[in-house]
Amino acid sequence: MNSFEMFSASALSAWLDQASDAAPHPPNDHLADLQNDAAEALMAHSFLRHCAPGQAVLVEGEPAEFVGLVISGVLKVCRSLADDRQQIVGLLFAGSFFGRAFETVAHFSVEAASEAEIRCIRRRDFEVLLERHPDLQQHMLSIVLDELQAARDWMVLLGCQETLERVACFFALLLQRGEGGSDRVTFPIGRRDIAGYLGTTVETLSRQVQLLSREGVIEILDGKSFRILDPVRLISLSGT
Amino acid sequence: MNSFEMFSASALSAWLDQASDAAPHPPNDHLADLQNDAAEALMAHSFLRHCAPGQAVLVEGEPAEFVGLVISGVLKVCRSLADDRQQIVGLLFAGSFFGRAFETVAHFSVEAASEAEIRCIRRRDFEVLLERHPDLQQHMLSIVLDELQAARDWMVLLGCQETLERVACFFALLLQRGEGGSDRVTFPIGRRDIAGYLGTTVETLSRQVQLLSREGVIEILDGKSFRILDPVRLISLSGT
DNA sequence: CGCGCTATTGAACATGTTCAACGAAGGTGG
DNA sequence: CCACCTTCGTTGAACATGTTCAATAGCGCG
Repeated sequence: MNSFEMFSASALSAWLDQASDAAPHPPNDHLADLQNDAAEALMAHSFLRHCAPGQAVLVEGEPAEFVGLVISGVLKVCRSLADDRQQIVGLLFAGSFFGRAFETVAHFSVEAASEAEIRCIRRRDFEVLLERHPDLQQHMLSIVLDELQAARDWMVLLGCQETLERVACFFALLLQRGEGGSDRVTFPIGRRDIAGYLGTTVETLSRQVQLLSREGVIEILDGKSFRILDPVRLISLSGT
Repeated sequence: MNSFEMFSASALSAWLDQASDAAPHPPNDHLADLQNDAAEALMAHSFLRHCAPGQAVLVEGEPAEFVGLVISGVLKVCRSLADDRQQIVGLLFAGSFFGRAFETVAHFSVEAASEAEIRCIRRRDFEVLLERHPDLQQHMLSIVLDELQAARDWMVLLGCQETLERVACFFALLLQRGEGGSDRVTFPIGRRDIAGYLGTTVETLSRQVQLLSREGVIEILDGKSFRILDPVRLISLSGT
Protein backbone atom coordinates (compact mmCIF):
# COMPACT_ATOMS: atom_id res chain seq x y z
CA MET A 1 0.00 0.00 0.00
CA ASN A 2 2.96 2.29 0.41
CA SER A 3 6.55 2.53 -0.60
CA PHE A 4 7.76 0.20 2.13
CA GLU A 5 6.44 -2.73 0.19
CA MET A 6 8.48 -2.05 -2.83
CA PHE A 7 10.77 -5.03 -2.64
CA SER A 8 8.18 -7.48 -1.42
CA ALA A 9 7.97 -9.95 -4.26
CA SER A 10 10.84 -9.10 -6.58
CA ALA A 11 12.13 -12.64 -6.25
CA LEU A 12 12.10 -15.40 -8.74
CA SER A 13 12.72 -17.49 -5.69
CA ALA A 14 9.03 -17.61 -4.99
CA TRP A 15 8.46 -19.66 -8.08
CA LEU A 16 11.13 -22.07 -7.07
CA ASP A 17 9.28 -22.87 -3.90
CA GLN A 18 6.99 -25.49 -5.24
CA ALA A 19 4.85 -25.10 -2.19
CA SER A 20 1.58 -23.84 -3.52
CA ASP A 21 0.61 -21.95 -0.38
CA ALA A 22 0.06 -18.27 -0.72
CA ALA A 23 2.19 -17.31 2.25
CA PRO A 24 4.62 -14.46 1.64
CA HIS A 25 8.14 -15.54 0.80
CA PRO A 26 11.05 -14.20 2.79
CA PRO A 27 13.27 -12.02 0.62
CA ASN A 28 16.40 -14.06 1.23
CA ASP A 29 15.57 -17.46 -0.17
CA HIS A 30 17.04 -18.04 -3.59
CA LEU A 31 17.93 -20.47 -6.31
CA ALA A 32 19.38 -23.00 -3.89
CA ASP A 33 15.77 -24.03 -3.18
CA LEU A 34 15.13 -25.32 -6.68
CA GLN A 35 13.01 -28.39 -6.97
CA ASN A 36 11.86 -29.06 -10.51
CA ASP A 37 12.98 -29.42 -14.10
CA ALA A 38 12.86 -25.81 -15.06
CA ALA A 39 14.61 -24.70 -11.96
CA GLU A 40 17.32 -27.28 -12.51
CA ALA A 41 17.70 -26.16 -16.08
CA LEU A 42 17.95 -22.61 -14.82
CA MET A 43 20.69 -23.56 -12.42
CA ALA A 44 22.48 -25.54 -15.11
CA HIS A 45 22.65 -22.52 -17.36
CA SER A 46 23.56 -20.06 -14.66
CA PHE A 47 26.87 -19.04 -13.23
CA LEU A 48 27.91 -17.17 -10.14
CA ARG A 49 29.63 -13.83 -10.34
CA HIS A 50 31.19 -11.53 -7.84
CA CYS A 51 30.95 -7.77 -8.26
CA ALA A 52 33.04 -5.05 -6.69
CA PRO A 53 31.22 -1.81 -5.82
CA GLY A 54 30.71 0.29 -8.91
CA GLN A 55 31.10 -2.60 -11.30
CA ALA A 56 28.57 -2.64 -14.12
CA VAL A 57 26.50 -5.73 -14.85
CA LEU A 58 24.38 -4.24 -17.61
CA VAL A 59 25.06 -0.95 -19.36
CA GLU A 60 22.24 1.13 -20.75
CA GLY A 61 22.35 1.17 -24.53
CA GLU A 62 24.53 -1.90 -24.80
CA PRO A 63 23.44 -5.47 -25.58
CA ALA A 64 21.70 -7.13 -22.65
CA GLU A 65 23.23 -10.60 -22.41
CA PHE A 66 22.01 -11.63 -19.00
CA VAL A 67 19.23 -11.74 -16.55
CA GLY A 68 19.90 -12.86 -13.02
CA LEU A 69 19.31 -12.99 -9.32
CA VAL A 70 20.99 -11.11 -6.53
CA ILE A 71 22.51 -13.52 -4.02
CA SER A 72 24.01 -10.98 -1.65
CA GLY A 73 24.76 -7.27 -1.58
CA VAL A 74 22.88 -4.48 -3.32
CA LEU A 75 22.70 -3.51 -6.98
CA LYS A 76 21.26 -0.33 -8.41
CA VAL A 77 19.17 0.10 -11.54
CA CYS A 78 19.88 3.50 -12.96
CA ARG A 79 19.99 5.88 -15.87
CA SER A 80 22.53 8.59 -16.47
CA LEU A 81 21.68 11.85 -18.20
CA ALA A 82 23.86 14.01 -20.43
CA ASP A 83 25.40 16.12 -17.70
CA ASP A 84 26.29 13.70 -14.95
CA ARG A 85 22.92 13.61 -13.27
CA GLN A 86 21.99 10.07 -12.42
CA GLN A 87 18.65 8.72 -11.26
CA ILE A 88 18.43 5.38 -9.51
CA VAL A 89 15.11 3.81 -10.45
CA GLY A 90 15.41 0.75 -8.26
CA LEU A 91 17.54 -1.02 -5.71
CA LEU A 92 18.04 -4.77 -5.90
CA PHE A 93 18.53 -6.66 -2.66
CA ALA A 94 19.24 -10.32 -2.09
CA GLY A 95 16.56 -12.37 -3.83
CA SER A 96 15.71 -9.71 -6.41
CA PHE A 97 15.49 -10.58 -10.07
CA PHE A 98 17.01 -8.26 -12.65
CA GLY A 99 17.12 -8.01 -16.40
CA ARG A 100 14.33 -8.39 -18.86
CA ALA A 101 13.32 -11.19 -21.18
CA PHE A 102 13.17 -10.33 -24.88
CA GLU A 103 15.03 -7.08 -24.41
CA THR A 104 18.07 -7.09 -26.65
CA VAL A 105 19.42 -3.70 -25.64
CA ALA A 106 19.52 -2.69 -21.99
CA HIS A 107 17.22 0.21 -21.23
CA PHE A 108 18.80 0.85 -17.83
CA SER A 109 22.18 0.18 -16.34
CA VAL A 110 22.59 -2.27 -13.49
CA GLU A 111 25.60 -1.75 -11.24
CA ALA A 112 26.84 -3.09 -7.96
CA ALA A 113 26.22 -0.51 -5.24
CA SER A 114 28.13 -2.58 -2.73
CA GLU A 115 30.17 -5.75 -2.70
CA ALA A 116 27.74 -8.21 -4.28
CA GLU A 117 27.23 -11.75 -5.55
CA ILE A 118 24.86 -12.48 -8.37
CA ARG A 119 23.71 -15.52 -10.27
CA CYS A 120 23.58 -14.82 -14.00
CA ILE A 121 21.58 -16.63 -16.66
CA ARG A 122 22.05 -16.00 -20.36
CA ARG A 123 19.03 -14.10 -21.49
CA ARG A 124 18.49 -16.47 -24.41
CA ASP A 125 18.43 -19.51 -22.16
CA PHE A 126 16.04 -17.77 -19.86
CA GLU A 127 13.71 -16.91 -22.72
CA VAL A 128 13.60 -20.50 -23.89
CA LEU A 129 12.81 -21.62 -20.39
CA LEU A 130 10.12 -19.01 -20.13
CA GLU A 131 8.38 -20.24 -23.26
CA ARG A 132 8.52 -23.84 -22.12
CA HIS A 133 7.19 -23.27 -18.63
CA PRO A 134 3.94 -21.38 -18.38
CA ASP A 135 4.07 -21.44 -14.61
CA LEU A 136 7.44 -19.69 -14.68
CA GLN A 137 5.87 -17.14 -16.94
CA GLN A 138 3.04 -16.66 -14.52
CA HIS A 139 5.49 -16.03 -11.76
CA MET A 140 7.42 -13.56 -13.84
CA LEU A 141 4.17 -11.74 -14.46
CA SER A 142 3.52 -11.54 -10.78
CA ILE A 143 7.06 -10.33 -10.06
CA VAL A 144 6.89 -7.66 -12.72
CA LEU A 145 3.48 -6.50 -11.54
CA ASP A 146 4.91 -6.05 -8.07
CA GLU A 147 7.85 -4.14 -9.46
CA LEU A 148 5.53 -1.91 -11.41
CA GLN A 149 3.62 -1.16 -8.24
CA ALA A 150 6.87 -0.45 -6.43
CA ALA A 151 8.04 1.86 -9.20
CA ARG A 152 4.76 3.76 -9.06
CA ASP A 153 4.94 4.01 -5.30
CA TRP A 154 8.36 5.52 -5.70
CA MET A 155 7.02 7.93 -8.32
CA VAL A 156 4.68 9.24 -5.67
CA LEU A 157 7.62 9.77 -3.36
CA LEU A 158 9.64 11.56 -6.04
CA GLY A 159 6.73 13.54 -7.35
CA CYS A 160 5.18 14.95 -4.22
CA GLN A 161 7.06 14.21 -1.03
CA GLU A 162 9.61 16.53 0.49
CA THR A 163 13.08 15.32 1.27
CA LEU A 164 12.54 14.75 4.97
CA GLU A 165 9.65 12.46 4.10
CA ARG A 166 11.78 10.68 1.55
CA VAL A 167 14.57 10.09 4.02
CA ALA A 168 12.09 8.87 6.60
CA CYS A 169 10.69 6.51 3.95
CA PHE A 170 14.14 5.14 3.29
CA PHE A 171 14.72 4.44 6.97
CA ALA A 172 11.31 2.84 7.23
CA LEU A 173 12.13 0.73 4.21
CA LEU A 174 15.33 -0.57 5.74
CA LEU A 175 13.65 -1.03 9.08
CA GLN A 176 10.97 -3.13 7.47
CA ARG A 177 13.50 -5.31 5.73
CA GLY A 178 14.62 -5.87 9.28
CA GLU A 179 18.21 -6.99 9.11
CA GLY A 180 20.16 -6.46 12.31
CA GLY A 181 17.46 -6.40 14.94
CA SER A 182 14.08 -4.77 15.13
CA ASP A 183 15.37 -1.30 16.04
CA ARG A 184 18.67 -1.30 14.16
CA VAL A 185 19.23 -0.14 10.63
CA THR A 186 22.36 -0.10 8.49
CA PHE A 187 22.88 1.70 5.20
CA PRO A 188 23.95 -1.03 2.80
CA ILE A 189 25.22 1.52 0.26
CA GLY A 190 26.91 4.90 0.21
CA ARG A 191 25.33 8.33 0.54
CA ARG A 192 25.72 9.10 -3.14
CA ASP A 193 23.54 6.18 -4.17
CA ILE A 194 20.98 6.81 -1.47
CA ALA A 195 20.72 10.41 -2.59
CA GLY A 196 20.39 9.27 -6.18
CA TYR A 197 17.59 6.95 -5.21
CA LEU A 198 15.78 9.61 -3.22
CA GLY A 199 16.11 12.17 -5.99
CA THR A 200 18.20 14.58 -3.97
CA THR A 201 21.84 15.40 -3.20
CA VAL A 202 24.25 14.01 -0.63
CA GLU A 203 24.30 17.34 1.18
CA THR A 204 20.56 17.53 1.64
CA LEU A 205 20.46 13.89 2.64
CA SER A 206 23.11 14.48 5.26
CA ARG A 207 21.22 17.44 6.69
CA GLN A 208 17.98 15.51 6.97
CA VAL A 209 19.65 12.56 8.65
CA GLN A 210 21.21 14.91 11.20
CA LEU A 211 17.82 16.53 11.64
CA LEU A 212 16.15 13.20 12.39
CA SER A 213 18.88 12.58 14.94
CA ARG A 214 18.50 16.00 16.62
CA GLU A 215 14.75 15.40 16.77
CA GLY A 216 15.34 12.17 18.63
CA VAL A 217 13.77 9.98 15.97
CA ILE A 218 16.98 8.09 15.30
CA GLU A 219 20.36 7.74 16.94
CA ILE A 220 23.45 7.82 14.75
CA LEU A 221 25.74 5.00 15.75
CA ASP A 222 28.57 5.30 13.28
CA GLY A 223 27.39 7.12 10.18
CA LYS A 224 26.41 3.83 8.59
CA SER A 225 24.35 2.31 11.39
CA PHE A 226 21.44 3.78 13.26
CA ARG A 227 19.07 2.93 16.05
CA ILE A 228 15.44 3.81 15.50
CA LEU A 229 14.33 5.50 18.70
CA ASP A 230 10.82 6.47 17.66
CA PRO A 231 9.44 4.20 14.91
CA VAL A 232 5.95 5.63 15.19
CA ARG A 233 7.16 9.14 14.59
CA LEU A 234 9.36 7.90 11.76
CA ILE A 235 6.41 6.36 9.96
CA SER A 236 4.35 9.46 10.52
CA LEU A 237 7.15 11.63 9.11
CA SER A 238 7.36 9.40 6.08
CA GLY A 239 3.89 10.64 5.06
CA THR A 240 1.31 7.93 4.32
CA MET B 1 14.94 4.71 -24.71
CA ASN B 2 13.41 7.82 -23.24
CA SER B 3 10.17 8.97 -21.72
CA PHE B 4 8.48 9.54 -25.05
CA GLU B 5 8.06 5.86 -25.47
CA MET B 6 6.08 5.42 -22.37
CA PHE B 7 2.77 4.53 -23.92
CA SER B 8 4.16 2.50 -26.75
CA ALA B 9 2.91 -0.96 -25.96
CA SER B 10 0.40 -0.58 -23.17
CA ALA B 11 -2.23 -2.23 -25.29
CA LEU B 12 -3.85 -5.58 -24.91
CA SER B 13 -4.89 -4.91 -28.44
CA ALA B 14 -1.59 -6.21 -29.69
CA TRP B 15 -2.46 -9.66 -28.52
CA LEU B 16 -5.72 -9.52 -30.29
CA ASP B 17 -4.00 -9.00 -33.57
CA GLN B 18 -3.38 -12.58 -34.46
CA ALA B 19 -0.90 -11.41 -37.02
CA SER B 20 2.40 -12.77 -35.83
CA ASP B 21 4.49 -10.07 -37.42
CA ALA B 22 6.63 -8.00 -35.13
CA ALA B 23 5.57 -4.68 -36.58
CA PRO B 24 4.61 -2.04 -34.00
CA HIS B 25 0.92 -1.78 -33.33
CA PRO B 26 -0.83 1.55 -33.65
CA PRO B 27 -2.13 2.75 -30.31
CA ASN B 28 -5.71 3.01 -31.44
CA ASP B 29 -6.67 -0.50 -32.39
CA HIS B 30 -8.69 -2.29 -29.76
CA LEU B 31 -10.94 -5.17 -28.85
CA ALA B 32 -12.98 -4.88 -31.99
CA ASP B 33 -10.18 -6.71 -33.78
CA LEU B 34 -10.65 -9.93 -31.84
CA GLN B 35 -10.25 -13.14 -33.77
CA ASN B 36 -9.98 -16.14 -31.48
CA ASP B 37 -11.61 -17.99 -28.60
CA ALA B 38 -10.07 -16.10 -25.78
CA ALA B 39 -10.69 -12.77 -27.34
CA GLU B 40 -14.32 -13.71 -27.97
CA ALA B 41 -14.66 -14.83 -24.39
CA LEU B 42 -13.14 -11.56 -23.33
CA MET B 43 -15.65 -9.65 -25.37
CA ALA B 44 -18.50 -11.76 -24.08
CA HIS B 45 -17.64 -10.94 -20.52
CA SER B 46 -16.96 -7.29 -21.09
CA PHE B 47 -19.22 -4.29 -21.13
CA LEU B 48 -18.87 -0.76 -22.35
CA ARG B 49 -18.94 2.14 -19.97
CA HIS B 50 -18.95 5.86 -20.39
CA CYS B 51 -17.16 8.07 -17.90
CA ALA B 52 -17.58 11.76 -17.24
CA PRO B 53 -14.42 13.70 -16.33
CA GLY B 54 -13.49 13.09 -12.72
CA GLN B 55 -15.49 9.89 -12.44
CA ALA B 56 -13.69 7.11 -10.59
CA VAL B 57 -13.32 3.65 -12.13
CA LEU B 58 -11.20 2.14 -9.37
CA VAL B 59 -10.63 3.65 -5.96
CA GLU B 60 -7.43 3.03 -4.06
CA GLY B 61 -8.09 0.93 -1.00
CA GLU B 62 -11.41 -0.40 -2.26
CA PRO B 63 -12.11 -3.77 -3.89
CA ALA B 64 -10.84 -3.95 -7.46
CA GLU B 65 -13.69 -5.50 -9.44
CA PHE B 66 -12.54 -4.73 -12.95
CA VAL B 67 -9.77 -4.59 -15.40
CA GLY B 68 -10.31 -3.00 -18.76
CA LEU B 69 -9.29 -1.19 -21.87
CA VAL B 70 -9.53 2.47 -22.74
CA ILE B 71 -11.56 2.95 -25.92
CA SER B 72 -11.42 6.73 -26.09
CA GLY B 73 -10.46 9.61 -23.87
CA VAL B 74 -7.83 9.70 -21.15
CA LEU B 75 -7.80 8.14 -17.68
CA LYS B 76 -5.33 8.84 -14.91
CA VAL B 77 -3.78 6.38 -12.48
CA CYS B 78 -3.12 8.18 -9.24
CA ARG B 79 -2.60 8.13 -5.52
CA SER B 80 -3.77 10.74 -3.06
CA LEU B 81 -1.86 11.59 0.10
CA ALA B 82 -3.17 12.68 3.48
CA ASP B 83 -3.22 16.42 2.75
CA ASP B 84 -4.63 16.75 -0.71
CA ARG B 85 -1.44 16.22 -2.60
CA GLN B 86 -2.04 13.90 -5.52
CA GLN B 87 0.49 12.22 -7.73
CA ILE B 88 -0.50 10.85 -11.11
CA VAL B 89 1.62 7.78 -11.80
CA GLY B 90 0.35 7.10 -15.27
CA LEU B 91 -1.93 8.32 -18.03
CA LEU B 92 -4.05 5.88 -20.00
CA PHE B 93 -4.82 6.71 -23.61
CA ALA B 94 -6.95 4.83 -26.10
CA GLY B 95 -5.73 1.25 -26.32
CA SER B 96 -4.22 1.18 -22.82
CA PHE B 97 -4.96 -1.65 -20.46
CA PHE B 98 -5.68 -0.89 -16.81
CA GLY B 99 -6.23 -2.85 -13.64
CA ARG B 100 -4.29 -5.80 -12.34
CA ALA B 101 -4.99 -9.51 -12.28
CA PHE B 102 -5.05 -11.16 -8.85
CA GLU B 103 -5.18 -7.85 -7.03
CA THR B 104 -8.25 -7.85 -4.80
CA VAL B 105 -7.78 -4.34 -3.41
CA ALA B 106 -6.88 -1.47 -5.71
CA HIS B 107 -3.47 -0.04 -4.98
CA PHE B 108 -4.07 3.05 -7.08
CA SER B 109 -7.14 4.94 -8.15
CA VAL B 110 -8.13 5.12 -11.78
CA GLU B 111 -10.23 8.11 -12.81
CA ALA B 112 -11.42 9.64 -16.02
CA ALA B 113 -9.34 12.72 -16.80
CA SER B 114 -11.55 13.63 -19.70
CA GLU B 115 -14.75 12.37 -21.26
CA ALA B 116 -13.92 8.71 -21.81
CA GLU B 117 -15.21 5.34 -22.96
CA ILE B 118 -13.86 2.14 -21.50
CA ARG B 119 -14.46 -1.56 -21.93
CA CYS B 120 -14.60 -3.29 -18.56
CA ILE B 121 -14.02 -6.98 -17.79
CA ARG B 122 -14.72 -8.50 -14.40
CA ARG B 123 -11.37 -9.18 -12.84
CA ARG B 124 -12.38 -12.74 -11.98
CA ASP B 125 -13.32 -13.53 -15.57
CA PHE B 126 -10.09 -12.05 -16.76
CA GLU B 127 -8.07 -14.14 -14.33
CA VAL B 128 -9.73 -17.33 -15.52
CA LEU B 129 -9.00 -16.40 -19.10
CA LEU B 130 -5.44 -15.63 -18.21
CA GLU B 131 -4.90 -19.06 -16.69
CA ARG B 132 -6.43 -20.79 -19.68
CA HIS B 133 -4.51 -18.93 -22.32
CA PRO B 134 -0.75 -18.91 -21.95
CA ASP B 135 -0.34 -16.66 -24.95
CA LEU B 136 -2.56 -14.07 -23.34
CA GLN B 137 -0.38 -14.33 -20.30
CA GLN B 138 2.69 -13.81 -22.38
CA HIS B 139 1.20 -10.72 -23.84
CA MET B 140 0.27 -9.42 -20.44
CA LEU B 141 3.87 -9.95 -19.37
CA SER B 142 5.09 -7.95 -22.29
CA ILE B 143 2.59 -5.17 -21.60
CA VAL B 144 3.52 -4.97 -17.95
CA LEU B 145 7.23 -4.97 -18.74
CA ASP B 146 6.67 -2.02 -21.02
CA GLU B 147 4.72 -0.24 -18.34
CA LEU B 148 7.46 -0.86 -15.84
CA GLN B 149 9.94 0.66 -18.22
CA ALA B 150 7.66 3.62 -18.75
CA ALA B 151 7.23 4.09 -15.01
CA ARG B 152 10.98 4.04 -14.50
CA ASP B 153 11.49 6.48 -17.34
CA TRP B 154 9.06 8.78 -15.61
CA MET B 155 10.89 8.31 -12.31
CA VAL B 156 13.96 9.74 -14.01
CA LEU B 157 11.93 12.71 -15.09
CA LEU B 158 10.51 13.27 -11.61
CA GLY B 159 13.76 12.58 -9.83
CA CYS B 160 16.23 14.71 -11.73
CA GLN B 161 14.73 16.90 -14.41
CA GLU B 162 13.70 20.47 -13.88
CA THR B 163 10.21 21.61 -14.68
CA LEU B 164 11.00 23.16 -18.02
CA GLU B 165 12.44 19.84 -19.12
CA ARG B 166 9.38 18.04 -17.82
CA VAL B 167 7.02 20.32 -19.71
CA ALA B 168 9.09 19.91 -22.85
CA CYS B 169 8.90 16.14 -22.35
CA PHE B 170 5.14 16.32 -22.10
CA PHE B 171 4.87 18.26 -25.34
CA ALA B 172 7.24 15.85 -27.02
CA LEU B 173 5.13 12.99 -25.74
CA LEU B 174 1.95 14.41 -27.22
CA LEU B 175 3.74 15.31 -30.41
CA GLN B 176 4.96 11.75 -30.78
CA ARG B 177 1.49 10.35 -30.27
CA GLY B 178 0.78 12.54 -33.24
CA GLU B 179 -2.92 13.24 -33.22
CA GLY B 180 -3.93 16.30 -35.16
CA GLY B 181 -1.12 16.76 -37.61
CA SER B 182 2.61 16.52 -37.32
CA ASP B 183 3.14 19.96 -35.82
CA ARG B 184 -0.07 20.30 -33.83
CA VAL B 185 -0.59 19.24 -30.26
CA THR B 186 -3.67 19.38 -28.04
CA PHE B 187 -3.84 18.90 -24.30
CA PRO B 188 -6.35 16.09 -23.84
CA ILE B 189 -6.74 16.90 -20.14
CA GLY B 190 -6.77 19.92 -17.85
CA ARG B 191 -3.82 21.76 -16.35
CA ARG B 192 -4.40 20.30 -12.92
CA ASP B 193 -3.89 16.74 -14.13
CA ILE B 194 -0.93 17.63 -16.29
CA ALA B 195 0.72 19.34 -13.33
CA GLY B 196 -0.04 16.29 -11.18
CA TYR B 197 1.56 14.07 -13.75
CA LEU B 198 4.65 16.26 -14.04
CA GLY B 199 5.04 16.53 -10.29
CA THR B 200 4.53 20.27 -10.17
CA THR B 201 1.78 22.86 -9.76
CA VAL B 202 -0.56 24.45 -12.25
CA GLU B 203 1.14 27.81 -11.70
CA THR B 204 4.62 26.58 -12.55
CA LEU B 205 3.24 24.64 -15.49
CA SER B 206 1.57 27.75 -16.82
CA ARG B 207 4.76 29.79 -16.50
CA GLN B 208 6.84 27.23 -18.36
CA VAL B 209 4.31 26.94 -21.16
CA GLN B 210 4.32 30.71 -21.56
CA LEU B 211 8.12 30.60 -21.48
CA LEU B 212 8.25 28.04 -24.30
CA SER B 213 5.94 30.30 -26.25
CA ARG B 214 8.03 33.44 -25.64
CA GLU B 215 11.12 31.51 -26.69
CA GLY B 216 9.45 30.65 -29.98
CA VAL B 217 9.49 26.91 -29.40
CA ILE B 218 5.72 26.64 -29.48
CA GLU B 219 2.81 28.82 -30.46
CA ILE B 220 -0.21 28.94 -28.18
CA LEU B 221 -3.33 28.62 -30.29
CA ASP B 222 -6.09 28.57 -27.72
CA GLY B 223 -4.70 27.46 -24.39
CA LYS B 224 -5.52 23.87 -25.20
CA SER B 225 -3.96 23.60 -28.62
CA PHE B 226 -0.45 24.44 -29.69
CA ARG B 227 1.71 24.48 -32.77
CA ILE B 228 5.23 23.18 -32.38
CA LEU B 229 7.44 25.72 -34.11
CA ASP B 230 10.82 24.23 -33.24
CA PRO B 231 10.64 20.48 -32.60
CA VAL B 232 14.41 20.07 -32.51
CA ARG B 233 14.77 22.64 -29.78
CA LEU B 234 11.86 21.09 -27.94
CA ILE B 235 13.54 17.70 -27.86
CA SER B 236 16.80 19.25 -26.80
CA LEU B 237 15.06 21.13 -23.98
CA SER B 238 13.45 17.90 -22.85
CA GLY B 239 16.89 16.64 -21.88
CA THR B 240 17.76 13.31 -23.49
C1' DC C 1 -26.10 38.56 -16.31
C1' DG C 2 -23.77 36.40 -12.71
C1' DC C 3 -21.82 32.21 -11.09
C1' DG C 4 -18.22 28.70 -11.03
C1' DC C 5 -14.33 26.90 -12.92
C1' DT C 6 -9.92 27.13 -15.27
C1' DA C 7 -5.91 29.46 -16.45
C1' DT C 8 -2.63 33.25 -15.96
C1' DT C 9 0.30 36.55 -13.52
C1' DG C 10 2.79 38.79 -9.66
C1' DA C 11 5.32 38.91 -5.31
C1' DA C 12 6.75 36.93 -1.02
C1' DC C 13 8.34 32.89 0.67
C1' DA C 14 10.18 28.09 1.41
C1' DT C 15 12.84 24.53 0.02
C1' DG C 16 16.60 22.40 -1.88
C1' DT C 17 20.97 23.07 -4.67
C1' DT C 18 25.53 24.63 -5.39
C1' DC C 19 29.98 25.79 -4.13
C1' DA C 20 33.50 25.78 -0.88
C1' DA C 21 35.75 24.32 3.21
C1' DC C 22 36.73 20.94 6.54
C1' DG C 23 37.38 16.50 9.16
C1' DA C 24 37.49 11.49 9.28
C1' DA C 25 38.50 6.96 7.30
C1' DG C 26 41.02 3.91 4.39
C1' DG C 27 44.61 2.64 1.16
C1' DT C 28 49.40 3.13 -0.85
C1' DG C 29 54.14 3.61 -0.96
C1' DG C 30 58.15 5.23 1.22
C1' DC D 1 54.86 2.91 10.93
C1' DC D 2 54.03 7.23 9.17
C1' DA D 3 53.11 10.65 5.59
C1' DC D 4 50.38 11.30 1.87
C1' DC D 5 46.50 11.06 -0.92
C1' DT D 6 41.90 10.11 -2.17
C1' DT D 7 37.26 9.40 -1.07
C1' DC D 8 33.40 10.09 1.78
C1' DG D 9 30.50 12.56 4.77
C1' DT D 10 29.40 16.88 7.14
C1' DT D 11 28.64 21.81 7.57
C1' DG D 12 28.00 26.72 6.22
C1' DA D 13 26.45 30.50 3.24
C1' DA D 14 24.91 32.26 -1.12
C1' DC D 15 21.97 31.20 -4.59
C1' DA D 16 18.35 29.17 -7.73
C1' DT D 17 14.22 27.07 -8.32
C1' DG D 18 9.68 26.14 -7.49
C1' DT D 19 5.63 26.88 -4.22
C1' DT D 20 2.16 29.50 -2.07
C1' DC D 21 -1.07 32.98 -1.72
C1' DA D 22 -3.67 36.47 -3.74
C1' DA D 23 -5.54 38.95 -7.50
C1' DT D 24 -7.21 38.99 -12.19
C1' DA D 25 -8.93 37.50 -16.62
C1' DG D 26 -11.39 34.33 -19.76
C1' DC D 27 -14.85 30.91 -20.74
C1' DG D 28 -19.01 28.01 -20.53
C1' DC D 29 -23.45 27.54 -18.65
C1' DG D 30 -27.74 28.18 -16.21
